[in-house]
Amino acid sequence: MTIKLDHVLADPRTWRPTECAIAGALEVLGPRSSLLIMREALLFGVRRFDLFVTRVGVTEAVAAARLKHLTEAGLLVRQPYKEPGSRTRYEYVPTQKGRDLTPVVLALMEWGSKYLKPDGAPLSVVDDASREPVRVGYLAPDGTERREEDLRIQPSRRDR
Amino acid sequence: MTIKLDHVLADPRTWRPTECAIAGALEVLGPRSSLLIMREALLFGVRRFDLFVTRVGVTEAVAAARLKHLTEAGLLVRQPYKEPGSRTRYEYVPTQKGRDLTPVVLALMEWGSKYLKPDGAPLSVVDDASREPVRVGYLAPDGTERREEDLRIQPSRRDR
DNA sequence: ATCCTGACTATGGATTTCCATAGTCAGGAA
DNA sequence: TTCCTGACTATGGAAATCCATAGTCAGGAT
Repeated sequence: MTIKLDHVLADPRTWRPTECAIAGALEVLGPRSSLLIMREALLFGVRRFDLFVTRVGVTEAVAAARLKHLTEAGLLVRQPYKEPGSRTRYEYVPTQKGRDLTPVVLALMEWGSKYLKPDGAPLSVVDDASREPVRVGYLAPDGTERREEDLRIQPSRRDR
Repeated sequence: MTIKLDHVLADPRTWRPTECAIAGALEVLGPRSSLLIMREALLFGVRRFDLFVTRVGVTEAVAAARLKHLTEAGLLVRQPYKEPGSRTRYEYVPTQKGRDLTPVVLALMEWGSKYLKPDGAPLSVVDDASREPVRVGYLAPDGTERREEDLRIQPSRRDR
């Protein structure tokens, strides 16, 4: 294994992951279509109901259920908007909580592109200025890169 | 939206994400327990069947199905091992393909810790040397950080 | 007043995921 | 030879997710 473990975590037989943040995240993002909805909202700027339906490739019932769930979970907000000559409609806009899922979505995209699209991924993420490819990685507070071998998982200090 | 879009992608009504790498990744990682199995294997060094069962909190049948699926998908390999005084058994070890999912898992953990654990996450990821917190972010080829506003999504060049 | 459209809601059924419980199977230990 | 243990497999059923199809509903357009 490459990531180091604090000594109290080192033997997995002696403890269990309670209140795991990953399990909690999957509670919200469990259904497959949830992340695909967020993909559309975060990466491609989709806001409207029927575009979610057609682009995610899911039925209206499923899209409605997911959008409602994601809205209740606070990842999207339902905002009224009005195009001239149309009545008021609603669009689904990512909140900060929703936007902060972008690294998850891009990390998934990077992994899928690398391992599931041997002919090359259809889309790539680049630096807007230099057009060089951008990847997901680990960063220290000062913005310098860390590799997986540099990482350690430890219990957070909950005392004081 | 913060990420920029290539002009041919700008209007989501004019195209559809075909062969999406994210959808492909979710095909492999669809069931909730898949990612929890990978969490154990990648972050906590779990290798053995019954530890996956107890730590993920899933039945043996589900664990067996997931381990088989993840093995067939090439994220884990089933390797024989032998402890003295025991017969040969098998353990599940992440492959490179599996290990490359670590950013996804850590990104999910970071998001879950931030938004679902207001009392503070039970575990944190730090730099092994400095013990400073490490976060998931975006990196240019030279290892310098990029923010979301610096990113652009564009079709990959498939010609030539 | 009627039509139309975007945004849903409702119903029924197939499939997947999951749990609980029980059984199997290969060897080392006694 | 029998027991035990770790690693599964089998069965039955509950629940979640999904699809296909059809219906509703609000209001601007005509």
